[in-house]
Amino acid sequence: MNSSTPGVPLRADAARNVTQIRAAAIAAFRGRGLGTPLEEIAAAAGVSKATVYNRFGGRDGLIDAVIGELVAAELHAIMDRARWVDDPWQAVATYVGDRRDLQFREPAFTDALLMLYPNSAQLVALATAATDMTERLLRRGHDAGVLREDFTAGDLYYADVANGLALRALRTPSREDYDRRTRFFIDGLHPR
Amino acid sequence: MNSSTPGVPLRADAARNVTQIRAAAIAAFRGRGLGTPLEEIAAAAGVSKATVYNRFGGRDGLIDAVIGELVAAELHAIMDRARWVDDPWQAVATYVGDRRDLQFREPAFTDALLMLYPNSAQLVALATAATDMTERLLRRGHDAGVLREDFTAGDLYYADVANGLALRALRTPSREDYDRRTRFFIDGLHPR
DNA sequence: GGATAACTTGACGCTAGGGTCAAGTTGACG
DNA sequence: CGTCAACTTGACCCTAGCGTCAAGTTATCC
Repeated sequence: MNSSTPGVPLRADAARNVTQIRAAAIAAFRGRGLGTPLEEIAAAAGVSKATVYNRFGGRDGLIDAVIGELVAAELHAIMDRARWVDDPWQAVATYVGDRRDLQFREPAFTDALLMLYPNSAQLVALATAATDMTERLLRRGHDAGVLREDFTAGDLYYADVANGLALRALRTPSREDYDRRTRFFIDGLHPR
Repeated sequence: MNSSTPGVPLRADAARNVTQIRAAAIAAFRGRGLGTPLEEIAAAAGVSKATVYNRFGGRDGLIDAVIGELVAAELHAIMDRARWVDDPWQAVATYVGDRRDLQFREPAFTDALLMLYPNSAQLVALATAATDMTERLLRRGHDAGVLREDFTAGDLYYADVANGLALRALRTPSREDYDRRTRFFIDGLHPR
């Protein structure tokens, strides 16, 4: 369990395993979410389950090791994009739409939203950053009077969780259907 | 497994058990959804798990035996109410709002929506009836031009599943928050 | 090329829940 | 009040997944 202790370098075989496990975990998490059985990931990496525990200390450590590559980068890109949109309404619409898009492409994002594995430090940091961003954007929209006044950050969170879970529970909708539903939601955010 | 064979009446003790198991199942399904462990229901009814299998033949049979009392009656009431609303927009709004209300009160409704246990004949019948009703109401709304033209029965289904799953995954929201979110959704259904 | 610390792993124990059955108990009927 | 079919049940097996460890293997360094 010291893939993250640069002071003592790993032995060559162990380093190779770390690489393979990370790759397998990323692929598996992409396809099945952060709850994928560790045994399956181990098998895909060509090692035994125990090695995953040795190298990463369990699911939380493994998530910590790959969450950046999986969603942190994308989510930060989404936040940056929203930050640079001048029009307050467009900023909200872009942000909400981009989050939906990420949900469609990355089931793991929904697990991250749900904080199913809150022992991952990276995940906690991500959640905090995203919540901040959401609150800032909504305040801008409210102040400018372009956003329904009774719409809160909690409402967006709830809607995203709902959408993510449905996406997983149901057979994946066509992109067209999905985008139309996203549009319904965004349209509902205009002031009444 | 013959609680439903009126030709051969049950022995007194068996009949008593059927009653107790039904009651326990209804309470458990109300609280935890249709997936509640049968062992738990058996314990609450004061019988062993095997007796539940003897009397009802497993989860599907048990659901069939109580789904009416759990949600069929309520859902039919909702459909009737919508049928008698003259204004096409109000009919849709009432129907959608009432379904959301039922979801809030009855987690089992979401399981029924998801058809998690499609071997229950009653559940299949319910689903068919509800889908019909939805389609009829939406057509009325579209024809009257009071409902967003691109809103479909599938969209309503997706939204309800999403809402039900979020309701279960997250800590239950206040009634106020919940109703506000329902309002967002309904407001989004007006024509653009 | 040997010593040894680092590393890997098969086999194991644990939990939760589904489902079944032989053996025992009991209600109902003559 | 005895007989027997109806009924109940504890004990069992099965699956899926998590997490651990003693014993064996191997990379590395001298």
